[in-house]
Amino acid sequence: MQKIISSPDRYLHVQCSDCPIRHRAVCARCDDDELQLLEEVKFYRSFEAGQTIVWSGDRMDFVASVVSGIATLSQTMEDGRRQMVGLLLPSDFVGRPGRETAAYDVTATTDMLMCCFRKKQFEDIMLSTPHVGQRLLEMTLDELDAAREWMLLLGRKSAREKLASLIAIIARRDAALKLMQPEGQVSFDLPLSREAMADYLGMTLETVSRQVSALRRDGVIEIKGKRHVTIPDFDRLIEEAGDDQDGGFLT
Amino acid sequence: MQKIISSPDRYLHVQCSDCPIRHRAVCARCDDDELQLLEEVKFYRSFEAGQTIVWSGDRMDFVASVVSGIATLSQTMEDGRRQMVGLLLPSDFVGRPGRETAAYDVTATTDMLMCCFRKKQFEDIMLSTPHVGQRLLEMTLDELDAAREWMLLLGRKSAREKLASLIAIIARRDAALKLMQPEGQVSFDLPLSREAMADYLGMTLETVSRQVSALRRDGVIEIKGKRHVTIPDFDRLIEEAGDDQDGGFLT
DNA sequence: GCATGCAATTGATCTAGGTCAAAGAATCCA
DNA sequence: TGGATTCTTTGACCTAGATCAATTGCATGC
Repeated sequence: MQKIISSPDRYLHVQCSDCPIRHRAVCARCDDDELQLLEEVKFYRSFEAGQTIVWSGDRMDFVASVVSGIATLSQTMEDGRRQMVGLLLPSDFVGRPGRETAAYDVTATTDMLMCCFRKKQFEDIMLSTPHVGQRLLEMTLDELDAAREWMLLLGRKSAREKLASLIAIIARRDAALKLMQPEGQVSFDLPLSREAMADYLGMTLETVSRQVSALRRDGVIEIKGKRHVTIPDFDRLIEEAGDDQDGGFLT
Repeated sequence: MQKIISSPDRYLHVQCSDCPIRHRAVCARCDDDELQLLEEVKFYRSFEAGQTIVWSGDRMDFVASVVSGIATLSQTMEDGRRQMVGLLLPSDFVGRPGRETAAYDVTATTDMLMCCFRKKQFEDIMLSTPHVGQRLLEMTLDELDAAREWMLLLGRKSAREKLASLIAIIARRDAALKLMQPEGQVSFDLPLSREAMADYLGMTLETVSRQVSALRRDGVIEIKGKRHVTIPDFDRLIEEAGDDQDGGFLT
């Protein structure tokens, strides 16, 4: 059985009986019977780091919630230029009810566990419980907001602002998983390689590396090893990111 | 009464009794009674060129379909940097059922007429007719695909490819409205100023102008006056745009 | 006809970020 | 313990596109 948990971000979360994490709720308004229905048809799949989960254009016959690990959504041009268009962190939902095929490559960047539902079964549940569909619409609108905020980043921000924005987003998501607000000093591991960050930010890995160094030199972030980041002052970081509103819809 | 018309693009269109254009169907699967319901609550609003329809963060208590004219969705940073995140052409739908406020500035770039529904009433119709909600989910997924394809453009394409992509998209939309496929020679008016294009493409108006000149010099496009474009060979244009798949979800 | 005003073009520079190349670090095996 | 591999940093240079600054070309009104 699942249990609904309120959280400080705009999502409700659902605790599955045997998933260690809280999923962003697809079914925050479901009653116990409906939750039971989802429980019964769910199954788990695991993927290895580096493995491509689906290729753009492939049939994708399941939808899923990330239990652990990180995956990326990306598009690639024939000549190899790549742009990440989304990041899947624990609790995120993937899949497109009503769509036959995947629109992007989905690639595991770490080992992953996903809590899956057969698409057909999930769609049936959507039909019989309209608020699941509504919730999905809301989630899709959130993703759309995130994508459009990212368009502002890609089109108009400087390399330094881009880096600061990415770090802020990861910090926020990390805090949200712990049901906290990011404030004052924050600490976490970067889930992405420099190359993956570059693909996300529309720049080269060298520029990413230089900007990481610059932000460290200027005391905006502290780095231990390659991936562990400490943010001494979250507000300072937000300022560097150039965001007008502190909230932000970015995933 | 509205009448459903099939079209060559992926959308079904609905012809309202007294709108001269076909709306992208919000209700392609509605029966006559349901269509009647929408007919009864619809109303019209017009806006002047340059007028801001809603500001980001404002209450927006209606949803609408564009009848005539063009509007843009954009985000602006405090220092004035602006990024367009969407383009509203005749037949497009605007609005966010289930959301209180607008997420972006919506600005009319020409005089406009919109066919509106009070949000509350529209939401009620969504509740009583689930497939309206489903259709809306599909449309939102389309918009998400478009936004993500645009992310690839903003992050990874050269100025020339960006320009070619934008022209191709406008040509496709223009053809779709006429229920045609863009093929061979195509001709239409650019609905945007050089500055608006620049805001859409994440570059400066000077660079837009230079690339327009370059594409003309190279025979990819022909220009009469400032705005009228003829594309002698649509496939050539697509090639210049660097798109791997010819389809494209872009709005 | 001639001023006024705006959108668009074009030219001359400048620079942020890309490209190419060479070292470090960290991790993994054997 | 010592390659081998992979990720990251740093440096030197270059270029696409930004910036700054004139024009040019149309409209509009007088």
